[in-house]
Amino acid sequence: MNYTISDVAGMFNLSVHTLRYYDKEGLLPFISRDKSGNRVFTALDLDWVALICCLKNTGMPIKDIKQYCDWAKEGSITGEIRKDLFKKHRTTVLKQIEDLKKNLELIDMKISFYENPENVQLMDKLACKVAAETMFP
Amino acid sequence: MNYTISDVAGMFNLSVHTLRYYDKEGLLPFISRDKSGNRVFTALDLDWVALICCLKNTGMPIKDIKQYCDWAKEGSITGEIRKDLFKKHRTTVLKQIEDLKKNLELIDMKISFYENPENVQLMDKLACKVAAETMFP
DNA sequence: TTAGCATCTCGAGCTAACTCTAAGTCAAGA
DNA sequence: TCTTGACTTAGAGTTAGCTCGAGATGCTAA
Repeated sequence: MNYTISDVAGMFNLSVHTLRYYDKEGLLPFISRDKSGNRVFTALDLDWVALICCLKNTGMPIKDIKQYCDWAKEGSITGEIRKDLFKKHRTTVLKQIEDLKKNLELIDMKISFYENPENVQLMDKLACKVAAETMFP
Repeated sequence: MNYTISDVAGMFNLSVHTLRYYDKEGLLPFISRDKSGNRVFTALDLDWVALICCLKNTGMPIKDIKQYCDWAKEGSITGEIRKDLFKKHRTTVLKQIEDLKKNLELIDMKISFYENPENVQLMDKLACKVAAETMFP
């Protein structure tokens, strides 16, 4: 079963422009074409696109993803270096999760601040609005 | 105890340029100045900067943070709307964490793929390199 | 066969968030 | 007094990642 560029765009919530941009940047170094030059995506290609989206959505810059693609094209000789890349990237993703969890705590504190009517009362009593804003329990 | 712009930049790992940019964009609507016009940050201001960084680092656009700042300046009348903002933002942060966790699973699968020497062998045997890349256990 | 639609390439344009430069002010130390 | 260094503003420049438009091509249904 094959897919057109707009099928794939729909599946991954990307625009066809974006997919063509990724192709141009070398992130899809394998997509074949039909006889009229249109891109043809196979089921296997979808897994690749999923991986590219994974890397992009975890904050890897396009040029680093491109580097990975270039390594992938070279075959097993770059196996170790690619493993290292994923391991390093793994720690950055863990860090992102930790950072988000810390930020979530602050957001939760703000919500509980606003949920206490006394705090909201206090807001206008203080000369500096920001004082009320930053006075956490 | 007061702080200069470069003290604060150091504390939050921002550049002084960025802090001035945030000020210009209305994200620091309260910072006072000394008699020669230099910004003076109080301990309370640091809490505000921390909140701005929290919102920025959880993906809130500058213009939305600006909106929040404008509401904060208006006092208790915008209390409810700000609570809603934090509640909505909370769910987007939870979503981000979930998405990162899903992506982490894929990254872990890639690492275990590379850790199996048979898979790495397989890479060069397949005509299409990407096939080896996307064949997960 | 003709209309309509999806695809293509190439290249320009756009937005967000900085990032930097130039030219100037000010206060403290040698 | 002079120099050094941190601060100021206004505004231009940069980067990443799209996003769009023009003009061409090719299949498909009426």
